[in-house]
Amino acid sequence: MNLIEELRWRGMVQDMMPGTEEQLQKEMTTGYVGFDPTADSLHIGNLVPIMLLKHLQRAGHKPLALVGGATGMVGDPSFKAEERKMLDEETLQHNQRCIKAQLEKYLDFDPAKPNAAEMVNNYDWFKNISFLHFIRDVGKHITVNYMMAKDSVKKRIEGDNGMSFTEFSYQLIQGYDYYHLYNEKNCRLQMGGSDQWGNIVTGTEMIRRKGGGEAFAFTCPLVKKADGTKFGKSEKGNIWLDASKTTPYEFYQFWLRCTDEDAEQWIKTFTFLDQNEISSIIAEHNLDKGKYTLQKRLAQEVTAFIHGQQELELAMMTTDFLFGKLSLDALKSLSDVDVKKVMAGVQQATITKAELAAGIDVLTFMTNTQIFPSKGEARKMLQNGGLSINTEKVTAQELVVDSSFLWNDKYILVAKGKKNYVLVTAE
RNA sequence: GGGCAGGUUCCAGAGUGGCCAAAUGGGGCGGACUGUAAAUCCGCUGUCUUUCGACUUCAUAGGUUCGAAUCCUAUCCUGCCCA
Repeated sequence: MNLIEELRWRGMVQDMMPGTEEQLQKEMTTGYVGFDPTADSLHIGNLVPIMLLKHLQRAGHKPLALVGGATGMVGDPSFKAEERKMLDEETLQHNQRCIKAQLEKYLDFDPAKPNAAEMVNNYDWFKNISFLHFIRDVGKHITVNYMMAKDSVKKRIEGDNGMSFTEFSYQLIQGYDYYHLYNEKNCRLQMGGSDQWGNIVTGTEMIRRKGGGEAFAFTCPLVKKADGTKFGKSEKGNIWLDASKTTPYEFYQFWLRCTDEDAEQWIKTFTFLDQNEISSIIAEHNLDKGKYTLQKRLAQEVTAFIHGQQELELAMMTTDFLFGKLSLDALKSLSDVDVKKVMAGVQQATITKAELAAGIDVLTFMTNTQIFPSKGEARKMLQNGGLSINTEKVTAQELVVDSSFLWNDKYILVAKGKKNYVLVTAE
């Protein structure tokens, strides 16, 4: 199966330039995707481009990961409602380094291989281009009419917030990236989310007009939840690939909690399982949906890919203790070292033993441990029936928490809502 | 530079002197039901606080008034049209 066929059944092809498939059949092709250095870690929204590069490499082609040091300074306006905040250069550089380090974990950069992945940063070629030079040599080839006709731009022009020249020029910058890579790295393919189509086409157009060359591209549909809401956010915000921002347990939970509908699509998009295997998993899932066969497999595959097998196993174990058959009693029977390990992914809090010995009321307990920022909020949660300690629902705000709540002599397990656990350690 | 229309709580969007912490919808959070799903229903949703109440909000700074998101002045920002 060729790359495009593979991506097609996975539902990962939206738009494609004519001839792309033929080009990929013909020879080993270098293709690239850009990553914005908007934060110091990638998040699961970036997982799609990573998967694209991965598939490209598996199909024998050469992936280029472009970190947008230059484009990040400008900000992509495509389909956005308003201009985003500018990051200072120091932050951008820090972000670029972090992202680079992450990408290295997911692609094969072994230089011995002919299709080894490579990393490039567009800041490297933009830093030496002057403004005059750019508008003369690059801007000359693309008309404003052409640029304004893009849907991605129209939205902003017709919107309420306008669009700065800086943002408007974004597509030229991204377009020039492609032109540059076409010349320097013999890059013939650009991939990206469907929101990038406009920018990508500007690139191929530039290659055609400026150099008379031919370059290809395809885009992947943007991942959304079945209910149309944004993908990749949880209550706590973004789901990051960096374990110190989103623990492997939380990461695993994110995938486990998705709906049946989403899981069916996502297992195609975010795992490398083949078509047969996926259909049999779905079939099995449908026999007893309560077993979470589909979500579990999805969560396992993705967590293992991002965090590795060991972290996955710990995350699964944590899940078993908190939600599964293993109860609090089982957790209590673990050694201290094991408790720490198993609970590592769960939100942590501390309290002093002295405070507990004296006994404190629940609300103060919740604020002192910083589980809640204020008593008012803790009270609200309690009144809503959303608060429990050691798996027992707290019903009275007069409840006094003292040393008798400790298990293994140092832990208290607090839950806010059904899904959010906090392990309190007494010191 | 000129004319016009605007800037309201997470978002959309009401409110044009007291009844406004501010309608309604969405989103978020919590609960019931379930499968840690979906749908549905219920509660909460400025901050702090034991229902009382206190404090800070309606672009910013001043002013009028017993009292202002609402009126006045200046400033900043945005859109549209004209130059």
